Amino acid sequence: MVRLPLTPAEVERGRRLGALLRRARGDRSMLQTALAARISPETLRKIESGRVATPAFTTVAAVAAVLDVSLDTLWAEVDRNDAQDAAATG
Amino acid sequence: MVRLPLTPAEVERGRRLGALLRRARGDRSMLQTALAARISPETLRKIESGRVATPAFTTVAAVAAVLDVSLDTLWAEVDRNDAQDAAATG
DNA sequence: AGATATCCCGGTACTACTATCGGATCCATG
DNA sequence: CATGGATCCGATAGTAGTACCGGGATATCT
Repeated sequence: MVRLPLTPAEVERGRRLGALLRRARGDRSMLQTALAARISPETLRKIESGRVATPAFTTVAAVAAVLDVSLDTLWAEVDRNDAQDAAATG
Repeated sequence: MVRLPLTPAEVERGRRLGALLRRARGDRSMLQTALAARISPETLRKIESGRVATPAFTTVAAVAAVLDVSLDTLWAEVDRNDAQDAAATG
């Protein structure tokens, strides 16, 4: 094996990450946000919809900066929920 | 074009990101850090050496969490230096 | 010298991310 | 119904990240 496929947990984290960013965007348009973050609107949409589970650090950081979201808070939310899921599952 | 090659600026950011993580690791071993972050030692080494310019958000977050490094601070350092370079260049 | 531990490197494999294109839906407006 | 803005979707293309393998360099201890 060389590059393990995304685990269900990774996919779940991706969805939560996207949902958090989407919520943080509020009423700002995807286009404006993407342009401000210097990424493609399609990429932002895929991240928000969870279709991209593990986006690049720079991509997330750029979007978070535009939306005034703390990366630490963002990861804490994603990881906290993930830990809860793991605890609930096992 | 479908996936733009890494720009020199991206590569530079990657090197600084790796250098910051490497400094934060201090005297902890790469192996222990990688295991704690649930990633491959090879991946950690490539990130620290800057050979991987834009690692996944989850990967960086996991390493930063193990090393007690703030993602916001980390990105601020990388982005601040990048802005300085851009200002110095252009 | 032999054994161990850590780090470094090139090669390789293959999934995942980023981005463009074309088309579709929904909503508000005229 | 026609127009325009915003979002959503599938298909497509190509670079980049993640991981395993084999080998090598350095330092410490016996």
